[in-house]
Amino acid sequence: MKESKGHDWRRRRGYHHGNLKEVLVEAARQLLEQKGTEGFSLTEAARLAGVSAAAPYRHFRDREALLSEVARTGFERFASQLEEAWNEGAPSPLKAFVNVGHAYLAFAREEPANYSAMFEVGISVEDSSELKAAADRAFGALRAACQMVINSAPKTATHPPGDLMSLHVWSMSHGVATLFSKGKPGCGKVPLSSEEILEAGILIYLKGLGVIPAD
Amino acid sequence: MKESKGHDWRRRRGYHHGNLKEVLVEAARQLLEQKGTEGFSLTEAARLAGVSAAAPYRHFRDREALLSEVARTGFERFASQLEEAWNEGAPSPLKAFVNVGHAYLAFAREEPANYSAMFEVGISVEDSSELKAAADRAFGALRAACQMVINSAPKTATHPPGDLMSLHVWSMSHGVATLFSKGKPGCGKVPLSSEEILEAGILIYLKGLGVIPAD
DNA sequence: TGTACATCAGTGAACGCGCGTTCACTGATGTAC
DNA sequence: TGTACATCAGTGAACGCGCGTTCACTGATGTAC
Repeated sequence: MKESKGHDWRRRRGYHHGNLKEVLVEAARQLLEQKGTEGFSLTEAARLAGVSAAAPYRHFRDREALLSEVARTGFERFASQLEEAWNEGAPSPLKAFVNVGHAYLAFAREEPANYSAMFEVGISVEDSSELKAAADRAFGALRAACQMVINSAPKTATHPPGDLMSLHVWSMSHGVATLFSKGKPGCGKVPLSSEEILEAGILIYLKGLGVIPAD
Repeated sequence: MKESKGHDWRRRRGYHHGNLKEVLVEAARQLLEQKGTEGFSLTEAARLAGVSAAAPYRHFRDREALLSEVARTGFERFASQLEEAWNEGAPSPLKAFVNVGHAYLAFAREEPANYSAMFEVGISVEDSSELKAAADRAFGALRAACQMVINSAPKTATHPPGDLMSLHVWSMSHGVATLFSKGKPGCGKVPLSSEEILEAGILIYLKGLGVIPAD
């Protein structure tokens, strides 16, 4: 009873610290969020996790490997959330598509640390095949949604390759997310939320494709 | 004759180093381009400019002030190039508009250091009113172009506020520029240039607005 | 169940480094008379 | 034109700092018998 705290801790986390790897990734995310890309340091991440500055080297080759892992897990979550929002195109491809857009912005807003680790930090996707796989999964979700929207369109519409459409949607989403989310430069004067901006833009784009009627 | 080099140097640059301020800004740009946001240091910029590490403090309050000046001059050049491309809407608003898009991407590609100093480095536009003014000038050019394109459209078209349209165009341009320019992650597999992607996207968007006919 | 050993995930001290910034200084330049 | 002085834009040495990384180490955990 008197050592229950120590016991629980050991039980939950296994021997030694236990899940230090995950704790470090989470700590890195937190620092990235607070201090931005530049302020991040391995030493401080270790401090935040409650271990010595040398401990991370049991789990990561170096500083960049930690950041890469943050990006990878970020892409995994991103992909999951996009897939969930898409929901196989239910209730309707168009409805689901708008949901994907919202999910995109929600992720960028709620996990800015992940988002910037994924896109802004100078980590090449080529560095790790696992990172690349995670990124591909996220883009694949977006692409599948685009393709289905195209396929569900009336035949009169011009059908661009789904690839191209997904690049456009991705670009606009990324642009809106980075330019207008959460106190970015020049966003003060805009009286619209990023969701409103993106949704309006996507709808105009879809009209241009002919997949929804010009009103 | 024998001291001509020294003389020329002094003549061109005035007393002392002369235009150290501008040289430092240029050096910073170069470093930013080579090493990215993270690798940049004031000390190294001074070294590259050929002066001591203390010299920059005669011209800039601190490190951030230098970066801010890089961003400001970047916005000025950016604005100039957008305005030039727009060319008052000649030869036709649509043609000119496409030119603006190309100018946007050209700037991002040819001056990546400037571009990232302007958008990616964590410098708030609010920090300096001059920075803000320069940024506003650039956005203003884009906005004016959008407004004129809208005005030149057939009356049948829905007319969104020019503000909204410029946000969309800006977002898509920024997204394309940062995602697909020059060796960015995930761009390898795309067989299209960023210009092609952006132009196609903008055309579809304009069709959606009804300012050009759906083909 | 108990013991011997291997492995594993931590520690803490140390390193060399480059950074941002300050300081007193100095020599070149500009200015008043 | 010449001289005296103020200003200005550099220098170079120094500072304290936190960083990434390494190393020999140690104590907890897992495993074989």
